[in-house]
Amino acid sequence: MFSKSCKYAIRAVLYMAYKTSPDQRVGVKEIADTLDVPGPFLAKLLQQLTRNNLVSSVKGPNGGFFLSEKNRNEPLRKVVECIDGPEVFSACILGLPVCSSENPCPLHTQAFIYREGLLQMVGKKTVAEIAAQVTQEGLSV
Amino acid sequence: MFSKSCKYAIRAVLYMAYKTSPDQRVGVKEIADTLDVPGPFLAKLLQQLTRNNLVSSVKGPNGGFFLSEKNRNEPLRKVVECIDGPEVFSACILGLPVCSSENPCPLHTQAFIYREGLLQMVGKKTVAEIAAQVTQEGLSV
DNA sequence: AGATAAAAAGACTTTTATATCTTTTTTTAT
DNA sequence: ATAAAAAAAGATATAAAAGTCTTTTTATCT
Ligand code: SF4
Ligand code: SF4
Repeated sequence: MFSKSCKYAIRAVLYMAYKTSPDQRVGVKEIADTLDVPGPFLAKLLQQLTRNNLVSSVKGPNGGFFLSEKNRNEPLRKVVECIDGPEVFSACILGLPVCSSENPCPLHTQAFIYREGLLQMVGKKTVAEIAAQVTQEGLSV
Repeated sequence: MFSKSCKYAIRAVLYMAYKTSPDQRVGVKEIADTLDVPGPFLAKLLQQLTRNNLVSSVKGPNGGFFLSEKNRNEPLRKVVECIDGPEVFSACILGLPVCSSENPCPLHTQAFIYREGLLQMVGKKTVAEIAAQVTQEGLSV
């Protein structure tokens, strides 16, 4: 479903959601080490998210990445679409060129329902909400 | 979710399900042309499926690929797992190393349901059943 | 038996995704 | 002002996926 890049990005953002604030920044290295993800690669992803205003950063000593109030209230979907592109949730599961109700693919009924379910979830819940669930339920990124 | 290879394979098998029988074979070229898929590449996939007894073939003049009675009664899941490996349905959606109920990932609840639903479907329904749905409902591969 | 048609197998190429390395810019602390 | 720390940007490298091409084998038909 999601690319490796996207998985890294989701995890990093959720991690930042409960680890950072505008004056509690964290460096790429710490995130990468914690999540056990390639550092320079994650840096790229975070930069991309920063350019799209889904993550914030400050340079220089004591700088680092963090989530602003605005950042944490974005639906997680934006992070996903920023990395994997807006097609992730609309692309056909069977790779057919067009998905229409008139000409749907063989797996239509079931595949559609479940993908739609995932979309609903990341589209509705914000980064902060999902991160809250994580800490409350003792889950781990 | 599925690799391109897997999508090609699913479509090819469903196509064969209503186009072929032990004495109605079809060549790679016809399948590839109909599905608009790269021929030599599809050939590889069909060969792999054949080696795993999910598709049947005969060589020589008037030879080609087809589905035996046994082939069409396999759950579609086997085709998927033959191409994408058995991990497709067990691998973590977020790429975490281990997925356990004690230590589940942030998207656990919803993501799990989504994937489980898809698994149920391709695990229960046979190739023939799904193909029948296709023709009945006027869907297209 | 010989010719032929098709799959099977293997080698190879291209493209895309993933990962690393190097240099530059910006900010903060001294 | 200067030094240092960190992100930003760009270039490069590696690996995996997708696609192509060539040769070999096998079945069928005449
Ligand atoms: S509903 Fe069916 S046709 Fe549409 S994108 Fe999903 S799998 Fe493809
Ligand atoms: S349930 Fe959660 S932890 Fe388990 S595989 Fe799915 S996404 Fe990963």
